[in-house]
Amino acid sequence: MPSKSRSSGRRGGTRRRAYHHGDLRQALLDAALDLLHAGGTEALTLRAVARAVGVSQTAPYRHFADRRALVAGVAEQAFARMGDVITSAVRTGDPGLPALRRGLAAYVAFAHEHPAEYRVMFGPELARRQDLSQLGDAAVGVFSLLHDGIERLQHAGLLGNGDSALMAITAWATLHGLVMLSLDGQTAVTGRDLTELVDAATGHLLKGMGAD
Amino acid sequence: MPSKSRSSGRRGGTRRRAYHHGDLRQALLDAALDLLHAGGTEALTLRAVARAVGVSQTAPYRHFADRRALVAGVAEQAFARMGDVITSAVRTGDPGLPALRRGLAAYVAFAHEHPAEYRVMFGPELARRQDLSQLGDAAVGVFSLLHDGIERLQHAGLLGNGDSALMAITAWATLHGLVMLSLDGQTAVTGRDLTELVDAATGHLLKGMGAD
DNA sequence: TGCCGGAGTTGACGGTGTCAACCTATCTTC
DNA sequence: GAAGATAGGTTGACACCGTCAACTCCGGCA
Repeated sequence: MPSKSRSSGRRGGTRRRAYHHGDLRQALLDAALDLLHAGGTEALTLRAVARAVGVSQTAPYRHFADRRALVAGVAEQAFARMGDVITSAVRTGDPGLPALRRGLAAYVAFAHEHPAEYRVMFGPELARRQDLSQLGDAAVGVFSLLHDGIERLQHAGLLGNGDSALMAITAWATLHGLVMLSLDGQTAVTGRDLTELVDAATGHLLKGMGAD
Repeated sequence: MPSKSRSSGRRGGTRRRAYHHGDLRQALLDAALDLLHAGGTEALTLRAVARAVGVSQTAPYRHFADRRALVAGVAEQAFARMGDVITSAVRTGDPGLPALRRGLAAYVAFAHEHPAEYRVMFGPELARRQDLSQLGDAAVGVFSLLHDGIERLQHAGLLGNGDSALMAITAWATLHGLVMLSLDGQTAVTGRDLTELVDAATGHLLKGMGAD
């Protein structure tokens, strides 16, 4: 199935409106994203998605095993978009430590600009995702950007020679925690400017990791 | 049914089973905690709680405005317990930096040993809690333990002289992120031993904050 | 004694995820 | 080109949920 690609449709006209709908799977994912933006996770109901697309309430079951699978699909595409944003932020500008900082900032910016999607990506409904291997891969993909970047900086002598995986996990956890506490409205965090917090945190981190 | 009750009831016998139930509010909170342990957040339904206590499904509305308020009550008591655990960990042993490390470790240990409660404390259902001031206070209370501890260490010359609030937030975010990623089963994190991760992270942090 | 109001109940409404049974349009095969 | 086969979609139902309105009950107060 070709699928994916938002705005797919109309390929050549040979099979416009193929089957009954064309590409219901992606249409459902798009509608789900809209609902998510409009009303958060709790508005992301299977029936509402079907309604938005104009199909019956059980039609989604031909493409997703259950509600969780639909949400996982949304999260998976969000991970992909986030990966693109980070990659392009890293590439445009000076390499080395500044590139790492741009990547970290891009991570936080994405989360801050798309809070509902970020919540879905890391929310409890998809936790313990051993049955959702595709989603796991998508998450690992984003993490690898960070891990690989740190290793490159170590080889260039710009970071200390600790366990690179431990460093990457620590950095990820710090950013993730910052984003989550901010999104959840923890008073001590929400009052602050998020970029200021990120700067301070990455400063502490990089110093602790031997970027002198 | 004498209920489970964390040993509340039986006060003097003067008003045993006062009103209709005695202390339905706390009984509901206790039952909610049991359900939470047994089946996670999604098992924590208003009707199931009422059923467990043996009252009608709308009885809880005499004590909680809605489901969210009940969940907030559970989270509030969890914050209090967590605060106690941390405080006692800090107090038993050498003061100074080791005490801070014990406190941080106790935070993670609590989360790791009571994952369902931790999820509720920071879960999305209670996010944006401006209407739940009691809960906000409980969370601030725990954060203050960290913030005050850092300030004391600064005065003792054991930590650098940066903005103590920024330091506390960074440390909190790192631990929170670590816990969350671990609980959510992020493969890069779950494979590791959590205490090893905490040691590495706090090591980087304290070094970055000028604890030489 | 009587009544008042807080505590708890009954019954209902609209919403949800999901299942079983059914229909139908398209693809495959002779 | 007719005949199945089957992926894609529909209908109707079930059990569960949060919440509301209207009620009943019972302890404390006048």
